[in-house]
Amino acid sequence: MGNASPTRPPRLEDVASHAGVSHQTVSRVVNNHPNVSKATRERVEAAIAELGYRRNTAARSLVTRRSQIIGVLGTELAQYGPANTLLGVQQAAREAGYFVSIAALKESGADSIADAVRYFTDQGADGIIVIVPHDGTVQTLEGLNLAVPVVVVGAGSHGRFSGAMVDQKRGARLAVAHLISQGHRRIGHISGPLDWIDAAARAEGWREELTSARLADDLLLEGDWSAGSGYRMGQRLAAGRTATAVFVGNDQMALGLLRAFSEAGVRVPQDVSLVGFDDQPEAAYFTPPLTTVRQDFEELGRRCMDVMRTQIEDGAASSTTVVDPELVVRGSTSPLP
Amino acid sequence: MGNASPTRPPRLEDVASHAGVSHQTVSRVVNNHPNVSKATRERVEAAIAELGYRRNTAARSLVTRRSQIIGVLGTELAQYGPANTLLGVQQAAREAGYFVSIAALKESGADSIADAVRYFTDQGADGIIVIVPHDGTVQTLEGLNLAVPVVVVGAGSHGRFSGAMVDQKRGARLAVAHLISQGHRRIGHISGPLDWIDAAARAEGWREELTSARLADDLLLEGDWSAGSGYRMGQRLAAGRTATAVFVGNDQMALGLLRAFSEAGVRVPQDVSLVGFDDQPEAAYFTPPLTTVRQDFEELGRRCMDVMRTQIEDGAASSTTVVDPELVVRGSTSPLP
DNA sequence: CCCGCTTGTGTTAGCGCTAACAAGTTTGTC
DNA sequence: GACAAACTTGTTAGCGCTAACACAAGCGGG
Repeated sequence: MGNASPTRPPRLEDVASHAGVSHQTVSRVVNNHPNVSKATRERVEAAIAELGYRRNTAARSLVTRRSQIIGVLGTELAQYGPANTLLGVQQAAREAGYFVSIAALKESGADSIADAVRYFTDQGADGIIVIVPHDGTVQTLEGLNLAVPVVVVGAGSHGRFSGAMVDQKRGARLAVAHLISQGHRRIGHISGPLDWIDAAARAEGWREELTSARLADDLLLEGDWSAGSGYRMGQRLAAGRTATAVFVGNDQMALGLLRAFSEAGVRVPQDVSLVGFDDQPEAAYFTPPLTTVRQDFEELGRRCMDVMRTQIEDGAASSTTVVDPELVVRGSTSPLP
Repeated sequence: MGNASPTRPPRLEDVASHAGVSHQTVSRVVNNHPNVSKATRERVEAAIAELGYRRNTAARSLVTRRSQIIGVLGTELAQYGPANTLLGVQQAAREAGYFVSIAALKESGADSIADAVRYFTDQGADGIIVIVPHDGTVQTLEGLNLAVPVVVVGAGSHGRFSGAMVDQKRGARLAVAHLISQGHRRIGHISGPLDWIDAAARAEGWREELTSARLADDLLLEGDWSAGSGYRMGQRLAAGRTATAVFVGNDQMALGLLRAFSEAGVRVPQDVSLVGFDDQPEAAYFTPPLTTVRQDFEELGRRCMDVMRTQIEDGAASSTTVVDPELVVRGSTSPLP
């Protein structure tokens, strides 16, 4: 039964002679070409099953000039958002018969992006997905003169590049509108680094919603996404005691704020209401549970792959896909008395 | 200058004729073979630079039967530990000229592991790294009759498979010893699911340390790693009020415990001391900051790649590499009055 | 009954590279 | 200065696959 021989794996030719046909006919069966008679097809399929034939990817790539590999490069690939986006990409890729190769960047400089891109082109990647949600990313990529489709996560379509994004501005407005509806009039914002596309979009959404309600938009502090920076900003806010509500750029910074407020004796939500962004699984277990804006990163990743496939397989033009965020109300916000 | 022609990329032959040598000589230069004269080498290198030659991975793989691809398969690849291990693997791989292909598993069943393994062998992967820290994983892999080296993360060396692990038992004993040194005598443990290798090892370390100090080891609750399960266990502990200290299987469950204790009016560390495991970046910003056991996952990932390379490149036998954990003391533990 | 058309199958070439061998050119040794 | 041992370079074959073409067989219409 089980043939545990240490010989080479079977190739087309082996299957062919086993089934009494030419190797090309086997190739046709394997690739689902229409012009194969039913009888032949069945005979070949039986031979394939019996020998345990699997086609050789390298040989196939060599002649088709397609590797079925999608490269995903990104900074912070271990963070909640990027990691789950990657998972979504992987899932959609595998279902569609693609492989996913990864490159993690220590920093988002042009050189390190160029290195990673070259790494993928060396591998013969059919497409590249970029998760470097930084301002200069698109320009850097434009300078690279790439021959394969590119999808930039967190950006809209830019010329030859496709984009896939969660509607950050919309999410921010949902958060701020929620606070306004609870009677808050003085609403601060702790943003991420403003040279990040998402951070800037969220800050803009915050500002727009405040402006349209004729409220002041002067309470903006810039963090760096980390819990530590949230902690430091929280200390400053607690000392100032100006805002009754804060929209925080992500859940981790919100955690830092909670810690700083707790130390300073500022109660959440009684004294200050807080809204985060992302909805990481832990957010529901903060003290108090965090009201936040959910981003469906896996869906974002799957959409990336959809866009990528239409470009690779149908030669479609670049496009943008947008995923809607959702407000999740928990215990860190309450109506102003 | 910039040749923006839409032609095929240059191949060995093009470089060869440009440099006035045979394609084989170019191949020798590219592969750093010793027997090439300095003059020839320089001429060829100039031609390579001028034409922007890059060797074709598919052609090379076809003839060498090496893809330079390492497949990493895992469940929970977006979680802090696995994600950072993956990053470590990626970093070491890229430095060594390997590519990293990923497959995320929804569940850890034998079928889904077999699928992922086949996905990688179809791709021609030179080695497979498995991050499925589950009891049955090794047995499942043993049934697969693999032709390439395998490194199992979180397990010791098992027959043909190498292992790479953080010394979980040692970490657990560090945590418990710390609590004992602070005068605690009644020390509970919230474990992960006990059919996980790491969870079982941590529980065993907890038990060993207690036993060697002649303390009771009867307060063990089994969680599922999530903050939610920590929350539920915390509610039970708070109701019971039996332990003065708890060693929690990971930081996320510790977060859930903190939340449950906060709701029940149990103060940390005044009433109960808490130690976590992992040291995720957020742990320093919990309320209170969490004393925990740090695991260096990136280092673990790099070690995986080291082991993998000695097997692939030197044909070495399987081996195990162990990374030491480290206790990080913060505010969630205090001496018993 | 021969033409064109479709359908099924086989033959040949070549993707770009490295391994293995062949051959020419030094160099070293006595 | 002759001969072996090194070093340097070239030639040939083939990795396993698909594209392109060739060719036979079947089928209906004039």
